[in-house]
Amino acid sequence: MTTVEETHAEVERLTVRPQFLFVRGGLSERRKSLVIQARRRRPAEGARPTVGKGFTATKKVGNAVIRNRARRRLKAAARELLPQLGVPGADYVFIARMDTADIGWQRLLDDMESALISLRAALNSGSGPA
RNA sequence: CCAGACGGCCGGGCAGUCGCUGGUAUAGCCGGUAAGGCUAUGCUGGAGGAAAGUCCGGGCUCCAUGGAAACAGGGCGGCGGAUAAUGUCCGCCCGGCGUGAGCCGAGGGAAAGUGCCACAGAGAGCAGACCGCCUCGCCGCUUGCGGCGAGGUAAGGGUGAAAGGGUGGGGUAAGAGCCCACCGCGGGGGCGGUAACGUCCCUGGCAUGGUAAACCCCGCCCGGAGCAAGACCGAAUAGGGGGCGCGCAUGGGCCGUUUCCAGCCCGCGCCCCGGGUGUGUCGCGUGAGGGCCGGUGCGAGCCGGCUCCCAGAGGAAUGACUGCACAGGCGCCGCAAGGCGCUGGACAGAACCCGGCUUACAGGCCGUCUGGUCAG
Repeated sequence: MTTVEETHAEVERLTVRPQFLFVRGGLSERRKSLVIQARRRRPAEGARPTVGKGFTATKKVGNAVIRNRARRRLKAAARELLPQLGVPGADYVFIARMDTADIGWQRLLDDMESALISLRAALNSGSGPA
């Protein structure tokens, strides 16, 4: 529980394509309702380590309305979970799947929590960016 | 009340918690007491009727020196009107469908030319005797009828998408626009209408198959590219732009092609400006704008007055979750009114902006009209 307290890091938004491509080269966890990719950044000198987040939904998920809804639900869920479960100094990319827009809200939270915990264990076990 | 036609409108509501983004106010911090930026809090704005497909028409921006004609290419096509403009809309005409309200029409030209029309059929665009019908001759034979031969005939059968005007009568050996009436068609004229067209009269003779979203002919319209347009900031070279001086052609260039007219440019030297990509800023919302009222027009609209400011993101805000009502659907109970449970709210997300078209769409509301039925 003490680790939860100390990982209350600031969260930043990923905005440009190279950041997404960087994260794609890292770790990946897949659940029924979403896929999360994560990769530890090269630490910036002197600055406080932050958590990066980005969201994406491909055309496979559905039309524009479905994609927007899926991305917004991911954003809402990540806003609740990432400050506690995110590893400072790492970037996360949340990818929508077919069920993201329709699945029950609690199930979506459970999937994301489980995936984030797995990723935190993997990132902290020393297997850094390839 | 049932069935139907047309037009218009809505297309989820309210509340709470936590968030996003534009504007604005205040406070704090960073910065050079700057330009400006960041954070917090309050107030306030925040998707659609189709935001969609990107199919038409414009605005706006850049490129092209301006004008005229012809050609090429593309589009449009009854007539009149509306409009910034249209292939849109309104009114009307004509044709077709429907008992009707209404609906549908790519609706100029097929006696300028070319092409195509399979199969079937005797014959398919300078038509055509297969069966049939009729006359004559010869033969058989009981009148009749049958066979063979010569000829006439487009009324009937049959084929076909289409058989060379249609219906009726006269006529004839049988028939035929051969003749006549009406309809259709061509030509001319009168009247009504802005016109498409309607109507009436005279006349001709039957001379005219379909296809022009086939080529084509006729009339009208049309530069190209698009907000990733384009502008600003921006470090070095080149291309490029400007200024000054010198030179200057009979040649060449100036955005679909050609011709004509007018105009401009070309080479060298010096000086100055300037800058590919990316980031940031602008373009970026006061507009052919919305609402209400009045006038005008059959209508699409137009004119006038008052009033409002009403999304501006940029890996892309407008959301997530919860609760309560309310439509709708299904099941059960009940004679019924109704009750209970489950389910459950479509199509779909602005990306420079407007006017249209087309396509998708759960459910609901309003108005006008038509046909039927009942009552009066």
